[in-house]
Amino acid sequence: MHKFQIYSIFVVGMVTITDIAKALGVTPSTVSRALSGSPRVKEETRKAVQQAAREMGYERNVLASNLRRGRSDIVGIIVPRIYREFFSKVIGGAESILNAAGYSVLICQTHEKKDAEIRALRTLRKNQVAGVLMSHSFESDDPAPIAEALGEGIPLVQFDRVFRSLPGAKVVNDNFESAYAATRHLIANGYRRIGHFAGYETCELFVDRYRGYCKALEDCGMAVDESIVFKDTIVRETGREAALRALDLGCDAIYSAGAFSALGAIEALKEKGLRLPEDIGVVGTSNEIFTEMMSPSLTTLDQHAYEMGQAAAKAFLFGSQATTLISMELHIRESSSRKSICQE
Amino acid sequence: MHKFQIYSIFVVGMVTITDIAKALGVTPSTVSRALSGSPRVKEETRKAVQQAAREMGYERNVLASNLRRGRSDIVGIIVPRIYREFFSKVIGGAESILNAAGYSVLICQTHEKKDAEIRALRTLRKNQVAGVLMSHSFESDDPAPIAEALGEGIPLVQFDRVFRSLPGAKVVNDNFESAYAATRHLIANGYRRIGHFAGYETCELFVDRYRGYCKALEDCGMAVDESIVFKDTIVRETGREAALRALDLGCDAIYSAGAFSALGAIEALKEKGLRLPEDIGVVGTSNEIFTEMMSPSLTTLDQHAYEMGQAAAKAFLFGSQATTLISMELHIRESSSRKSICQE
DNA sequence: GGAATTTGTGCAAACGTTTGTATTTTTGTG
DNA sequence: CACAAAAATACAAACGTTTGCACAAATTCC
Repeated sequence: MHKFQIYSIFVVGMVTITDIAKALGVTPSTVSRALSGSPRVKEETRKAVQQAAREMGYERNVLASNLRRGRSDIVGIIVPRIYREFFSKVIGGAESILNAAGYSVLICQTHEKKDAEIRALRTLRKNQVAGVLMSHSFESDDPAPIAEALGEGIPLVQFDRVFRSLPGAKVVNDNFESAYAATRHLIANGYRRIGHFAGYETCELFVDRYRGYCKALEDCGMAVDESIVFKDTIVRETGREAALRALDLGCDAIYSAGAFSALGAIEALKEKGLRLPEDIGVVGTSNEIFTEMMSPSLTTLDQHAYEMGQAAAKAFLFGSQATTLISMELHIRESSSRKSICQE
Repeated sequence: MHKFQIYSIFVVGMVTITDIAKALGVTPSTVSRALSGSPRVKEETRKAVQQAAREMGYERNVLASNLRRGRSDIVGIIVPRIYREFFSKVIGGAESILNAAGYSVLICQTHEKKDAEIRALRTLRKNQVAGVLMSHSFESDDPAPIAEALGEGIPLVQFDRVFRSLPGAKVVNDNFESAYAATRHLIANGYRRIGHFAGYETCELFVDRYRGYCKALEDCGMAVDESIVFKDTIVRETGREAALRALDLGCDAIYSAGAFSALGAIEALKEKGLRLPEDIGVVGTSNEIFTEMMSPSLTTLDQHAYEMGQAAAKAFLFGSQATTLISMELHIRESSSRKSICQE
């Protein structure tokens, strides 16, 4: 004969801790503590509660729990666009870590719009999420509204596109080193007048890539020519236009800070009748799936998106405030593989 | 001098309706009704409450609201993979409608796994979402666990991949008609032995595509040859293998129920030295971005994913129980555009 | 064997909102 | 002006959980 006896397991509606308490002849507080693993209940009681909960089909009402605790077990992830290979892989990486740690993931996309971003932050704050992982939109150039919309008390982890001035953890690629390596690769393949498709100046990662590009040229004794550095050249269409101008300006290679602009460039160059990599070489950044499929396949820097997502999730879990660097990897494909003329 | 006078607007912590009530000398219930648009408050009172709320920086505590109302303003969307162009567009379409209607969207991906799917459904139910839009994973072949995990009381809208036997609204493509049209297109381009890459038999949409393919052949006086119908051929790798077998079996064209399997087929065929569309024609389903970029570009059926998402969201909002049909559109590209021999 | 400590439960007050019912105030009618 | 009806507001009880504090029982200590 046990001390705890279940008197009745029939309950109308959802089973609550109060029902369990009544059934066992204890109080709701004891049930709550037993189920949440508090050390303040006897092991025997915990067992009885757990069994009763199982038998009665209890499920914790997370809404009530959240209200009382003032926070939920949801982590928000804000990205510009979910279908970008890069972001979807980051999300996948973050999910794998967060789910294992008992969190659910709420995904929001901003479509690169500032106001959608603010709305997403507000929604997350109102739902009192446990934390936010975010990569800001291109449109937002000011960290202040972000900090305001998120409010205090919710940890923010920024990844890829970060505002240095916001507090909290950051996870970014080694943009400087990788751009350096990509440019050196072009030089090693004998290209001599290398243009650059740069991104937005408000976005640190693009500035770092630009700097890496400059450093590589300088280290090889080449001068940086600002006339063949094309700003804000990230999407397919601007890539097409810039490629044609680069051609007019005598370029024999392009290092693009984006993948879609590199795609546009290759399309435009092919239409002009140029052969890649013989006549002109192209290297892009961000390893979208199409970079491998297109013809010629595109040499790119792989961002290790999955690892970035994992790193961001871990930074949240451990409450880190540090900046993590994820290295990129150069995938050498057809678009830049000319016989090496200038061996290093 | 107004009737309502704000006595104090200084509050520690978050502002609640009780604070507003105190400030105005009314009760929380009146404030609640005023803010939620109940007709049972005087217009003058409503104005005063709204102004006070604004001035005091009030924000409704959605957790408390959800607990009391027993549901939230979140709609869950469950998809196999967010980075699939198709699903991300569906999500985009659903988002546009749901956000406008005051809902937030919680996205979950199952990675085609049954247990991840069940976990997602449980999480959503526990958070008492207002509804769920879902496209089930390939792995799940039984609707019963889905119904059980979601429980009762949460409306379910299925899209694309649906279980006919589950109650609730469904939004699907006109798979039969479109497969028919795609196959007729190949016939019209002079192809005479057309193989089919079919999907999983547990998934209705693939069965419908198969039936459309058969009907087209029959209508043109061609017999269906089961030896050139390749089951479970949906991913890139199986597409490669099936293409080689199809070739051995004398096929001069393939209608694939997937896009990635069509991609694999084209890769394999090109490696074999075949010319497309001259030697062999290929049509795929699902308009992924790479279908347009590859060489030769792939003729596909565009699923109008965005519209499907919008339709699913509307079905939820209006509480529909009907099945909506979204038509697919044949995008004719290089992979099947042989000079027409047999004009219709 | 009594005092001090530890251990396990109970009590009750939150968390902030919503809502059925009761009560007051206002309006309308003869 | 009295009285009924309607309109506006107040009251109070939820929703289900968590948690500080109090209290009893069991254990330890000298």
